Amino acid sequence: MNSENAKNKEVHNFIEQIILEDIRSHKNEGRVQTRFPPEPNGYLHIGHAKSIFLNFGVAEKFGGNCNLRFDDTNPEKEDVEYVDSIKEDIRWLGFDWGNREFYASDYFDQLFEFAVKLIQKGKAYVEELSSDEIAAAKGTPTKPGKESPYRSRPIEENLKLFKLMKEGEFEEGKKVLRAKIDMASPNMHMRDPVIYRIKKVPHHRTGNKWNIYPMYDFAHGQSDAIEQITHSLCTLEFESHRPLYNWLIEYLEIFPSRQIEFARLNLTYTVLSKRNLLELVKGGYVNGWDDPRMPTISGLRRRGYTPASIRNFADRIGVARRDGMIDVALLEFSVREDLNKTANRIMGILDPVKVVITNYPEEGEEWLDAINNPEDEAAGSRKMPFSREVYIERSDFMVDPPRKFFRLGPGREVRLKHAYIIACEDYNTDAATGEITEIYCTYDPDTKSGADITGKKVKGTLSWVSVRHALPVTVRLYDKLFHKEDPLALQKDDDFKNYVNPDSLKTIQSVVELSVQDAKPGERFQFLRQGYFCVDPDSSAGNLIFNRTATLRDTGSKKHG
RNA sequence: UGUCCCGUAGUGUAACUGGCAACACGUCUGAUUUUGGUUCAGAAGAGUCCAGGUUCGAGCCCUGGCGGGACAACCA
Repeated sequence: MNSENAKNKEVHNFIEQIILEDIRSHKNEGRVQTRFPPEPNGYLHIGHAKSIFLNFGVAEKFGGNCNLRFDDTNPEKEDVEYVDSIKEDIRWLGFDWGNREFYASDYFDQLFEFAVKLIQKGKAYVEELSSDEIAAAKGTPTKPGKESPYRSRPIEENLKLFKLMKEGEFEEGKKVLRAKIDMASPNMHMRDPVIYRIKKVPHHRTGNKWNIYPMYDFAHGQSDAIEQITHSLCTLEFESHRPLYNWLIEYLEIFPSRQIEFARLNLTYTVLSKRNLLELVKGGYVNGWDDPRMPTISGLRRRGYTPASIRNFADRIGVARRDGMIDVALLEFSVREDLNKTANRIMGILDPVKVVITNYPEEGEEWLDAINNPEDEAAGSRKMPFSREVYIERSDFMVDPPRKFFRLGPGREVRLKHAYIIACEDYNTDAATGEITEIYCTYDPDTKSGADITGKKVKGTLSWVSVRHALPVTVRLYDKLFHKEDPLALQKDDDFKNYVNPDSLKTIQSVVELSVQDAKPGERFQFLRQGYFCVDPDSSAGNLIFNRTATLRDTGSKKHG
């Protein structure tokens, strides 16, 4: 095979290979049907995005469909608030599930009938042992369990009792329905798993209709069957459930969906489990589920990430069965890659210091052409006001700069982007703090951008904002939420929250050029030489708030000051 | 002490039914540049956990180790 063929050849992950093989062998008439099955008990995060892109992506790729199905079998923890946010997030990621929006709770009647069928087959029984007693009799992974004294109850009695459970005759915890499988199985999930429990809790969709609710193992696979899901993709921790999943297909005689597990996403400097994320929210470590430091979809959106950048990220990380940890740098690369092509450039000075151009007319003012995006000609250009006093970045000036510092210092020359070359003549410092208060420069009128007749070359180009026209804004500088690469790799008694980065958010007052004064929440920009920023919804008419999405890649400035 | 899964450059993923290990990120050079961004050119970096076996040939197959992970919620 030559290199061109190799290039054109599409690479399929192991799941796609299975599906391809199923299509080839005409399994399920070649039909591909997947589903994304969130439990509405929390917000979606980047790990779910991996699953969404996998499930919807694979359906799209092979001419199938992907259902959105809420796994809402535990009314204690679930709420419509989450249903709404989940739908919003999936839509934002770019997927449309049409009318294929389902709920496990829609199948409760059917699920109940499945349970009855299992009882009738002698494959389920009503248990009266307490939760603790059941656990105690279950054995351990290395020791077999003991059979319950209620295990051999007659079918009719099981049927009667189960119906009474449904009718609310018993208190919570008094009885459960268990599948009758094998208490000695090396697989704990096969040791007579509980499949229905009593919960006298109103459900966000079925209200007070039910006193009993099915467990995950008796709802998920059955919902898959009802929806004729061909490939049921889930994460590795469900692997040991698969024998039970298949056992129920056999005894319920339902559509044989195939469960396939893949490794969940782990990211460096990040936690990705609803439980941990909830702790961060509840403990006030962040300002809610959509805090831009959160790896939630809503957090990433607010941070300024684009759906395309997340999709590219998902494509790059691939899908496999081995556990790993992805470097967040890859996620950052993915946003920069996208924003570099799409975000308009503006001047934003994070930490301003004033430069006075002493030979520029006091009241002088001119509007200079500034290209919006060198990567996208269609983005056009704008006019920027220039005047005698401009702000530059404080870090762009050094009194005694090292050799490779390409910016401003006494006696040095730099170009102000889109404007003139200036030369530093003098500066003032605050007597008390030694901080630079003002820098004095002269400009060369013959070096105007686009009309430079001197041919002069300088090593540095600075961003700037005219003092008189500057727009004060608030900027939130975000950094990693944790300073530990794997916050969950802990000694006992340690807590991942001890590794929250105290500098993950710095709020500062900055200035930006006038042209963005009408920017709307969600709009993204590149502050030239600084990074990508996104207007936060907290912004008000008089005060724009920018969230830093990511810094620009920086290959040198740190080394040289 | 059980069962199952996994083990390829620093990280992640590839390598069609066995045919001399590839791509991306990261790292490092150099060029270009009115963003120390982008782009372009290039480099270093694994001999595929180990040991046997089958084979003309093994990252792919077999056996045995070693290492990592999962599993004992009336959670999903």
